[in-house]
Amino acid sequence: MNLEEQLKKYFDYTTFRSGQKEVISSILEGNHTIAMLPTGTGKSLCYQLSGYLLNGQVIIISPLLSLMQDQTEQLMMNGEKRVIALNSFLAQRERRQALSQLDTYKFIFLSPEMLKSDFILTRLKELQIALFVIDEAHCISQWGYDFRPDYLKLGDFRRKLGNPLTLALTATATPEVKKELIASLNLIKWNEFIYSVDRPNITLAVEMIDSYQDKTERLVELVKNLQGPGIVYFSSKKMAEKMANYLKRHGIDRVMAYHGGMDQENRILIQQQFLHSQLDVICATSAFGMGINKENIRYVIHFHMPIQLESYLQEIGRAGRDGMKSIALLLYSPGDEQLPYQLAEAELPSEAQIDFVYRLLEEKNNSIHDFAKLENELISLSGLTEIQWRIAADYLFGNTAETLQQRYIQLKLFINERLQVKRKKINEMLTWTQAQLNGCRRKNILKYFKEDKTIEIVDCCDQCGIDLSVFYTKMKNHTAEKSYDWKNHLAKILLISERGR
DNA sequence: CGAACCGGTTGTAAAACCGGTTCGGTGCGTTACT
Repeated sequence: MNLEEQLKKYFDYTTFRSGQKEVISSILEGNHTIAMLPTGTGKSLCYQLSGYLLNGQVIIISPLLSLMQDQTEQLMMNGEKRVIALNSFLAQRERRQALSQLDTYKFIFLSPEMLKSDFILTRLKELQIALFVIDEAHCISQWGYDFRPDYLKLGDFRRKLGNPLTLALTATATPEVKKELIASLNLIKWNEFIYSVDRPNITLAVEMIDSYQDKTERLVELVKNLQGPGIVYFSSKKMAEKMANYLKRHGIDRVMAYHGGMDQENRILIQQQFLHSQLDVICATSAFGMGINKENIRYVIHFHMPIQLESYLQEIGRAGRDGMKSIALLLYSPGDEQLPYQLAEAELPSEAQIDFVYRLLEEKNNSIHDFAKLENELISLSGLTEIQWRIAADYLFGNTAETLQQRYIQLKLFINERLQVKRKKINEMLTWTQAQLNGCRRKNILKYFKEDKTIEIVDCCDQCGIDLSVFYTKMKNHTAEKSYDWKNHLAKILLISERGR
């Protein structure tokens, strides 16, 4: 089969981007495939074109509702109507309708949580699944253990679906992520296509700053001088908002905060404004990023240190997708690592809380009649958050061990292990930040990802020596991109769907 | 660690000050359905 012809036929492109053809060929030959392609190389085309060339349905597991929405829209823009996102956005009637005619769709998007439902799983089982896709597959190891446990159950779900042909897609190519991915999906034999995590056009720099006050002033200075647009990352919602206001008071107008505590409407608005160049700076938490396809981000500043080098790499990787010169700047003050340490501990249930829950369960051991009532009681009395409770409940009720005591001990072991892993990751981030490894930052970060630095790079990092003014702009361009042309945009959509596939 | 908040103190009225405590980041689902 000539893949270029098919590409032309279905998407009207003439050439593949790096990696796409190899991945698609591997799938079409019937191999489970792991593809770790750099950001912005068109990962979704890998499953879209494969889907067209295979018989049956493509199931795509996606971590965010907004991401599903983007991808379904993208497919529809390309003239594909047989696409559905099975999620909580659907009204009851729509949902029932969709589920009763699942086989009429080609592309079905789902969250991992949806697969928990036996009903959904049964319906999916009735299909001829051509391809099972895990998009943003690094979520398995980044979120599976203590945030969204259903990510770790993807292997089970996959087995229940009869181990269909599988494609895992991500841009975070660490050996560890890969290992955990393979283990949790129960892959035995697979092809992998793995590209370097290095982004040569992004200069890496860390600035040591004595105090928080100095850091605040330095941030204003940087944002005033650096060529935008840019993202500033914070580890607290309050700080992100506070600094967005502070920047506004200091003459930077087109800046907004973005974090998970804001309502959906505002989040979409701000994201759209940033994408269409109506904002220069976003003061964000880690909520901002996944699915952001903006080519010309010129800098990413970290006001706080991320919790691990994987997150750091993902966040700075949002800069310079157009291949042009960009900079990642981390501002470090002594003691900054305390915040990530605190976050790591707060995420997991404490020993005291677990003991408390255990004792209460033991007392009631033989008198559990109303589980929902008991659950509410346990949550409110122990003071566990929703996430903490889910971790605990997963072990205390969903575990195969015989006795409650065994499950309680396993839970404690698990939490200790997770804490140690998290602390270790923070330490590695810290060591890199403080340059205790000495020498080139790029070399050191690549070493962490088990890669060698093979090429010499101009303006590589602060350790190699850089001139920050290269990234400054003398003439700030404050004119917005001409207001977005929705009319034209719509005409294009209509034209494409008319042309048909 | 730093920020925000709370309660008590001060010394007679209100606001400033102190010390102690708490908190901090990511998102799906939520019924019942063929």
